[in-house]
Amino acid sequence: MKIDFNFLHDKFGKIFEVGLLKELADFGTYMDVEEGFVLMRPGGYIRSVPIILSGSVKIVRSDSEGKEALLYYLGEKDSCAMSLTCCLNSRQSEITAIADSQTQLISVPVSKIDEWMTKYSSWKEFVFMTYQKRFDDLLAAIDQIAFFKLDERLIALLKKKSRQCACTVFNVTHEELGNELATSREVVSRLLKQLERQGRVKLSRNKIELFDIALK
Amino acid sequence: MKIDFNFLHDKFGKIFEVGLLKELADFGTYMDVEEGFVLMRPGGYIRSVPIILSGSVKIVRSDSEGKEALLYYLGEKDSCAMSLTCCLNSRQSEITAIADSQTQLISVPVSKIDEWMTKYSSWKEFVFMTYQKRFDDLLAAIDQIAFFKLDERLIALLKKKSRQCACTVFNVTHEELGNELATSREVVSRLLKQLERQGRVKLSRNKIELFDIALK
DNA sequence: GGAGCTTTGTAACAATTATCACTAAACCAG
DNA sequence: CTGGTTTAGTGATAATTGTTACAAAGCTCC
Repeated sequence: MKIDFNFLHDKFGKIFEVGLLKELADFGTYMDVEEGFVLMRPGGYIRSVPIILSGSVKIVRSDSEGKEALLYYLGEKDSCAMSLTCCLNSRQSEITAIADSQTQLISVPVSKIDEWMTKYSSWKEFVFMTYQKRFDDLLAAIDQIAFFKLDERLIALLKKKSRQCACTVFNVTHEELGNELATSREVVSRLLKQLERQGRVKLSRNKIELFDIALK
Repeated sequence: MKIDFNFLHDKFGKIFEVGLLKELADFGTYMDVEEGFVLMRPGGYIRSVPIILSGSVKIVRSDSEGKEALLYYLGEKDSCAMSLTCCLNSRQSEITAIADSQTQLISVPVSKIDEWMTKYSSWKEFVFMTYQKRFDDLLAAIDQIAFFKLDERLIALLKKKSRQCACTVFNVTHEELGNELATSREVVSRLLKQLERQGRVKLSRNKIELFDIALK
């Protein structure tokens, strides 16, 4: 589907030059996907780089036995470094990307990534900024896993989720939280119950409400 | 100190074009540092990007209380993505880089990084390959921390070290291993003793010899 | 060769996390 | 409304990792 230039201009006018915006409109593919839609899975070949317009995408690392660990979220105007490296080297994906809510995005074909890099300095900067941001995200993920105990990691994850949806109530199962923390559902249930007893959250089926755990 | 062009040509002739090699010789600074030399520490400003000629450099993440976690090693012809992002954004370092053995390297000033990227396609490719490699390294580090138990992580670390020095005997203290695994010395001692009882390693003060734990 | 430092060994115990086995709610579909 | 399915709660127990507290062995340097 063709993307409206004015729409792009509103969104990216400040970071991309006009020529690039035109090419984005011409060569990018607009996509609108449901929550839960799998944009990328390990082993899949990647032929395009996504740029998120709205919504959010969850990037997850999985091991061979199905255990998972949340790496980071992509939000508005973000792009994925993994797809960049994969595209530029025609390698397979090593991560899973899932729409975390209704998400709109532009899909940019591989061939343009490199071409635009020499053509538009704003694109080159965007690519490098993407690398840097994801690098920081990965370091933050490592910090969490390596230096914090599960209760703290759970709280950090709840905060991250509330920031992501910009609200204090959101839908999530204990199972999902367990996956993202690379632990079991039971452990998450127990820790959440503890938080509820401390009056820091309110639990319902498929839903968690945060109290003192601030949005930040 | 001025770098000999022929030396560079021998080492990088296959990946860098001649013009770039000349500039490298002209603008790069040669350094030869002892094992243990700290090339970079958190909070430090980074004004140059290193390219390793020989030896190896350990990249470590530290938390606020001095706990550490090994991220990856840099070896011959490697460069550091962290310094790239930092340089290109004049940000502070968020990691520690320590020479893991006697190490020779070229230090490339910030200003050239960007300049060469548009000027030499081989440099651009080098920069992107660096990002990709470090990205992979970080993912591998996350896998280790998130999905494996300490005994397996210890074995993996020993393997990595033996690969790094290309030998089966190397000098290291339990304390250092503990740091790199973000755990305590005692735990490492215990696990190592277990491996020794299984006949998989031989322990001495400051030294570990690997048996069935193959070099790979 | 002895004092002092660094490194290692280890027992005992504590804390954290994982797993198993059920029960009970909440929700959904016919 | 009912039976099936998904989600959550929880006790019991095991496994793993962390901590404390010493003792001893190896090295360095007078």
